[in-house]
Amino acid sequence: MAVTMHDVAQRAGVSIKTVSNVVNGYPYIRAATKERVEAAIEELGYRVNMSARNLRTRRTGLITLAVPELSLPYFAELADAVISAADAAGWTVLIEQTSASRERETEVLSGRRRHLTDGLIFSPLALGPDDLGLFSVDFPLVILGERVFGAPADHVTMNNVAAAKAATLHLASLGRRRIAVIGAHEGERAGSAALRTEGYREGLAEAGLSYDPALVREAVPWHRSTGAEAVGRMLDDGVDFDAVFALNDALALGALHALHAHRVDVPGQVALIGFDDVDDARFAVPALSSVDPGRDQIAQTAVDLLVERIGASGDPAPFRRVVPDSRIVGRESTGEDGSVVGVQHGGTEPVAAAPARA
Amino acid sequence: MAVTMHDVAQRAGVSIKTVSNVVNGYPYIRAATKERVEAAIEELGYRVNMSARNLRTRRTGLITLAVPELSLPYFAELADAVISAADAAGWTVLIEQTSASRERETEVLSGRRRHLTDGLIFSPLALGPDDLGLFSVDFPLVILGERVFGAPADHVTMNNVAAAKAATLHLASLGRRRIAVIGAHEGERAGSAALRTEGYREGLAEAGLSYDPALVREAVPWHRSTGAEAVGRMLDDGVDFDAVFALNDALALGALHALHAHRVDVPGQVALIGFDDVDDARFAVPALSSVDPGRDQIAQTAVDLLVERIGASGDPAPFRRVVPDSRIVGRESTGEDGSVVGVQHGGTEPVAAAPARA
DNA sequence: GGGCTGTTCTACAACGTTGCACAGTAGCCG
DNA sequence: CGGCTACTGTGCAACGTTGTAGAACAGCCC
Repeated sequence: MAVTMHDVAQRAGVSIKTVSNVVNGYPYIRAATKERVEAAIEELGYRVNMSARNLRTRRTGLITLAVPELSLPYFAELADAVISAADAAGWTVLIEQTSASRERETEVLSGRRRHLTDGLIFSPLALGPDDLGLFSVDFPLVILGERVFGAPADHVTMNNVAAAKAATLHLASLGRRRIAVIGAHEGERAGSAALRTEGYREGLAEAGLSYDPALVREAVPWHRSTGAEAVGRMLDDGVDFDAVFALNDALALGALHALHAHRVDVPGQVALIGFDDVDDARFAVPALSSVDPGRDQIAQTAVDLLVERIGASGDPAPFRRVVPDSRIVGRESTGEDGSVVGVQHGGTEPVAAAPARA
Repeated sequence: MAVTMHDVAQRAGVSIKTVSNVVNGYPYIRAATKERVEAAIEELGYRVNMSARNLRTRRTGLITLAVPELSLPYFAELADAVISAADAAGWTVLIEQTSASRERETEVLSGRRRHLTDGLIFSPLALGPDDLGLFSVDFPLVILGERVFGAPADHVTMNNVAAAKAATLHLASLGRRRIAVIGAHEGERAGSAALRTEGYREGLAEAGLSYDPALVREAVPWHRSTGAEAVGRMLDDGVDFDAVFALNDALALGALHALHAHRVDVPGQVALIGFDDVDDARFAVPALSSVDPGRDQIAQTAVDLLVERIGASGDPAPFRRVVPDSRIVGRESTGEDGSVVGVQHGGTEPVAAAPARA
């Protein structure tokens, strides 16, 4: 049915292998031959059969990006950036949605789709430090996020503590003294919530403010609805606060909604800053200050690392952890105009050996 | 290196074909044999080599979804829905971002990635009615959106005119008399802008309101920024209006931002409704009324149609156009509480034959 | 008991491509 | 002019799977 190399070879009067050589850019081919083959390809509308090539070369040219959900803007924008970066390097991305469920995240590492692609960029949300063993895999893997540290894989993460601290200090620099944080996850040892809450504490300390448990509010998961509820409850409880640090932008947008509903002026009565700097933040009412964690750099770095691993043949290079620079972007919700008011520098370091584990 | 069927066969003491039969659920296998094979698969950690299977079966189990950009919430949510629907049916989705460029959209229909997948769900934005010829392809194709009508392919689209008319009538029912529309695309014959603007005109007519060109504002492309600008200019121009119909939610959110910046109360002074009902709409400040075009149904239908085409072997079935029901969701921006205030019914009909074209 | 149907398993030959090895030819150096 | 290197092109044998065809055997009906 479909046109194969054989047909092209016949038409161009060369061997099938020569067609293959032309298609693959093998240099030792006479210009005239090359042109004849290319003409035949054009005339017949020949396309390489990827399945056959993949079988032969043991490569698919595909990589998987596993994220919780595309309908969460942060992950949609991350996916956009990863696809673009991969595209520029000649790779195609297959997206897997895990819904942040343990089962689906485990499946991503071992399931039936695993072998479809040459490597995996994985942003886990359900799996955590107790599941380190699952991450010892025999295929190229780049881990994103803050759920898992020390796994035997390259890791691109954020400057969470430093950035959260900077965000808190930013609120303090406006003269706010009762700074609330929403999105805390009580009792969690690892993950963005723990790290950012830690940064919040450090920020308070550095600003000379005391830590008040009444100002630390849970919100699970990090959605607009839970952010709205957290702030709503805080208002209903009669807690006194003049600033809110929302641990991500979805929470912040929900908080904004709740504050508005309660007729609280932002930033007049309450200053607000989020985290992630999603596109929405810029167009919220009022425009939302946020922490830009360096998303594009994260995507680019993840693709670079993964492609490097896929290409590596011999001795496994040591695993690296990369942390891009992050930035505090001040907008109306903290009384500013959209300028960068602070940069936290990242860097690259080797991954510490993971503790042995059964 | 990797475990193959051959290894499993050897270990289980059966032929390689029997392993294949077990893996593929062929029924005539003794229970004991099946168990032995499954045990061997388990012990060796065998996984089917997809490239080999794909080569042999001429199927990849992949479908492509081509959209402009994932960072646009509407498309992110659409992608989410398509991936979920495909997943449930055992298919894997590969996303292609076109950036709404002609070149990339053309490439989607014929480029090097085309043959990687068994079919394509395509939401064009740059290609239009003049490019109908490009859509005569020899692979399963489902078209989404309003750019192209009459192409020889299945088509899932929205109830644009009816829904836009209903949205306009909704604003009129609130007693608004100066209803502006933003996002018009002057001179465009096809596409969402033209259809929704048409619905707007129909709505005005039915409400007994006159059409005022000063109330029809361009915005290209449909982004928050252009929506904000359109409303900003209208305010600067001193145009009198008491309601805005934004042709999509991004425009509406931008409009909301601009109205807020100009201290115009929504819905007090100006009522606002968008189109698409993205997640953001619910959490905007104030919550945004919108038209829910039936996104989940669109995604599900698109996948169903495509899978059906892929599976079809013999005579090509006639192409269908499917229009899901759409709904007007009233929220704060039109003084309501989130209830559905209107339904426009869709349906299925055969695609009219495309005009012959060189 | 001959022929039929139903069950269980297997051998063989592809699917379309590329890696490897090698056959030529031509040019160049000493 | 012998031998070396640089080109240019080809044939063969995989890569790992599944479709087709059929062997072998049992049970059943007439």
